[in-house]
Amino acid sequence: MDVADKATLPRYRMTTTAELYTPNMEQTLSMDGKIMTPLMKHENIYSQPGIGHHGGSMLDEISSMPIPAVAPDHACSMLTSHAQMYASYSQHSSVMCSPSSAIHQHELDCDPRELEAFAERFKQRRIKLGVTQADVGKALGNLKLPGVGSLSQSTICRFESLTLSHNNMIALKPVLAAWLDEAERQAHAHHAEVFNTVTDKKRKRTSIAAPEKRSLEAYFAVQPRPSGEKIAQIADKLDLKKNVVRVWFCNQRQKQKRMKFSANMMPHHH
DNA sequence: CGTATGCAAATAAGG
DNA sequence: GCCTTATTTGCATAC
Repeated sequence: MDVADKATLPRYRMTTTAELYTPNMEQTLSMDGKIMTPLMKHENIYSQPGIGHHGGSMLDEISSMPIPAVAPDHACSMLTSHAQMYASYSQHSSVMCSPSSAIHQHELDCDPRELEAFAERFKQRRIKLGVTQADVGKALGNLKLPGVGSLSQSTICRFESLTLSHNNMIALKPVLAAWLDEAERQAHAHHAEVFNTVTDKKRKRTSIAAPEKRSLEAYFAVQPRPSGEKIAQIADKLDLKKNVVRVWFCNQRQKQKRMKFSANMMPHHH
């Protein structure tokens, strides 16, 4: 009867048009100039540096950190990331110097080259600390940057391999930089703290089982946009949260739209 | 075991 | 409060 797992705090919010992540900034797909819609979903991907993993576990909890309060943000592009403001770069200090340096700093943040370098450095130092991607993701929640919760191993992995959108990379960079900073500080100080359990939780993802999924598809075939009441009814019947069902229908509509669109212009159709 | 990844939930933002 | 569109993530599971 209520949104039980609605505990997530406002998270980041970069958004706006996706930007391709390419060191060379290729402007693929120019088309007519307005039809880049949900089709070509996945953006960036100029993937992998090198692999090379390592074993090393050891957990260490990073936690609180003074809130930097970096400030000015003159978007070099368009993004409103909050996370971006809570940076605490390795060499703190340069932040509040002068407007020009602040802007300069920001430009660096947006530079694909810099991001790439950071990602690599990050991975290398993470491994040196003997921490896994999963550990990092979990630790981010203990680091108490406003609006920053834990992340999955997947996301950390994607950050390191640059398989996230450019904007997403830019938004996550300061957060990971802050974690790295704190992790190294604590490693050196020999203390692994864990104060606070206020750990902002990571986004949860419901897994809808195959049988339920089949039922939903059947309902969808009959009525792609059920009324709120119908949705509640279906949710009850499948023993799923109403919101889960509502979102499923929304996503299903998006998916259908994508399929229809791509099927339409695929140069194969005959 | 730790890391990639495919598929698709959950969210953000404007209506 | 729900819809759409665009995007960010996470579960599951393959390497």
